[in-house]
Amino acid sequence: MGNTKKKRTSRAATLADVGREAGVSAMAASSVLNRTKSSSRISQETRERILEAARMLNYRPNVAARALQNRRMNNIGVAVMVDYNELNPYFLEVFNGIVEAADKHDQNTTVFTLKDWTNDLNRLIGFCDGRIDGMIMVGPLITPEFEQLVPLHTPFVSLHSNSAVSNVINIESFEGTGSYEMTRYLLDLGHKRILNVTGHKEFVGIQRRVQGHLQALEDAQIPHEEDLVVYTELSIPGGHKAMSGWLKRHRGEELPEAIVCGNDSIAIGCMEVLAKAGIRIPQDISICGFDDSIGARTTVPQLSSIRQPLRQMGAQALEVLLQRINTMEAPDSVEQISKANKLCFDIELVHRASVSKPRTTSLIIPALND
Amino acid sequence: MGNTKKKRTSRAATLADVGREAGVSAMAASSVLNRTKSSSRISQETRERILEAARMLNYRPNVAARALQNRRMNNIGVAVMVDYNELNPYFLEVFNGIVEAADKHDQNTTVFTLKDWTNDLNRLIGFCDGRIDGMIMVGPLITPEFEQLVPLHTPFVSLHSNSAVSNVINIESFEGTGSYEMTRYLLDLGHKRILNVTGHKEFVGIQRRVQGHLQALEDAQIPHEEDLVVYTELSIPGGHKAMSGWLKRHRGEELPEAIVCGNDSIAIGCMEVLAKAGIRIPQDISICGFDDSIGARTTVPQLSSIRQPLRQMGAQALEVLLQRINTMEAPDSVEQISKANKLCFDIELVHRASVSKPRTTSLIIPALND
DNA sequence: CTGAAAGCGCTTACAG
DNA sequence: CTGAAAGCGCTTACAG
Repeated sequence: MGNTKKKRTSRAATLADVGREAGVSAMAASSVLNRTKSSSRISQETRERILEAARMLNYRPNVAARALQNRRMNNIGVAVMVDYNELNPYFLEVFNGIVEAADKHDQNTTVFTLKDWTNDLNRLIGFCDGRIDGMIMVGPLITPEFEQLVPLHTPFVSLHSNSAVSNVINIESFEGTGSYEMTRYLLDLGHKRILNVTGHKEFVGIQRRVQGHLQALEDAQIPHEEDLVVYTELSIPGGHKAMSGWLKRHRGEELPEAIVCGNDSIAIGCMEVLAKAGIRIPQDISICGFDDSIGARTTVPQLSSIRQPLRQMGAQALEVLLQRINTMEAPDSVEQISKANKLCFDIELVHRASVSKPRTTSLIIPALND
Repeated sequence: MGNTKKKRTSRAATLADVGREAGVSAMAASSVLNRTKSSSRISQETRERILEAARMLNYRPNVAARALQNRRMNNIGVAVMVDYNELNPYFLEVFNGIVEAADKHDQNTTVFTLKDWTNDLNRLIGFCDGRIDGMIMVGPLITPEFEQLVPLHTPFVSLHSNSAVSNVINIESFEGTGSYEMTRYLLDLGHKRILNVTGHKEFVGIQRRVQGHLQALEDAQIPHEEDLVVYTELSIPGGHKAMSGWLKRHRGEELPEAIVCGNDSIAIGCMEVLAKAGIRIPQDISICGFDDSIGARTTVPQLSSIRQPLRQMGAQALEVLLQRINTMEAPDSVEQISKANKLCFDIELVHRASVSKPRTTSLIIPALND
């Protein structure tokens, strides 16, 4: 019991240790172990001795020391807002792409979760203290304040940003086109009254989607109808709230024939409410999501959706960021990078069972019991 | 165009800069800005000058330098294996808990994705080079090799590990009890033939779940039946494969009355196959998952499941790891921490619409057309 | 109350 | 081909 206890050797071996062991300087060890260009400068025999010593001591370069010297952490920040305290499937998909690309370039990724883009702005800026070489913002809500605070020494790239900021490259998709085509497709099937349950207006992406939707209606000469576009949070509870609210407001009226949603989570929330109300999908009403995230494939019926290549987009965000990091000194690198890379991705309609031809009989919205 | 171009000021302000600006030493700036205990040693007036200078220069401590000095990165590694190149909902849930707890302690988290626990063992060990202060392994498959390679200077904690390793604290749940209770519940409803589609045998957790399941059958004196426990990957495709394979092998026989699955993803995969085969849930067959991850709530019908408090478990993994990091020097800290903390969590049955009483009529397994 | 010095572990010129 | 020196930005004793 209370005897002498061996202290765990908690100190990792350093270059100096390796050098001592091999009978050379730390510097020599450095040039052998950390494969600088001048690797031929050390004689074969010394080289072997050093490698052997490193193996024996289980040497690993200390990244903090290296980072201090190189001004490079090989670590990329990923900032995301958490709704309802949960990272969502949209983020998971994007993050998959980021991580995959980061691995390829031997970069680490550190996730920073924010409660709120505006209030946590200072926190976000605070992360630019050398721990990361660059930051990817996923779905940020950028305020004018941001532009003044963003530090020059850490490049930022965003995904689905709400607004264009000079010096921040944004990756996005042709959301408007996607929305247009989905609504167009529904109209072609014979649908006439289409409800749009979407995200909050501040997001440029949402504005584009609504725009695309309305344009399709206009082109088909469908008159605009009051309260047929509803704004809510891009989440299951958001869809839930919006759908039940809408049904209550329009009780006793004719049910629309189709619903297009701002994302899959909203669609799932709507589906839950419809199921409870005894309204069948797609027999009574068609519904489609946006993103084609994992959730779209696990609903029954499976959800038609508008696919953004989120994974590729995440990967591209990382690639572009890395280019910026590597060319930090060049003042016009932003424009060059913008020109040389794909920054806006094509979307694609994904057809599943939640959409069919419109019902042929009238259906009056029943009272909800919750 | 080709004129002189201003170089972006890419160097962040240092303590020396702040000191110079305020007319004091870097050291004085350090003690004011980085609130060491001896903060009262600086006069109020100097203090203000320093703070003002720091604000002006937008000073932020450089974490690399600090880490080098403190031997502390304030960064926690999270290692996870990616199946099918995708992070899964189980991980997302655990990660939510880890991130939340990490935020509370001002720690960052860096995700390391592995293709394979065995082959990537060296990579995993390689991450212990000072960039993280400790590592959480999520669902690792630990080989004997691991014990020899794991570095002493970086503490490890695991979640749902396959085997106990001295020096690695493992967080787990009473999975066996959970399985026992779910099967028991099905038996009480009147089910007799229950198919078990679960994960691979190497995982201790899977062994426990199967054990619990079989024990419940034995206690109810249900005779063991051949091929009623099937092992597959813990993923949607895994469930897909296992279910369609099983139905083909047993075509023309009586369909079991219920299915218990190794996790929710497997259950979702099974549901897809059953839906295609025209077998209704829960009228024709009941099914339940394990984990109660997000996926369980987005299926229709919603999936009954066995809830492990994944988020809490993730948070606890971080807390325990942090304790270990903070008490690295004490040789018996592992035992102390193990005693002082909750390491095995209770589970809870979650009842949803995918389970009901067994069907009263015979149902012969049809041919599948895929 | 304040500062000069040394050192964390690495790399990058500069000498030999 | 190899090494001594300086420095990355911070902190921690140690002097005054």
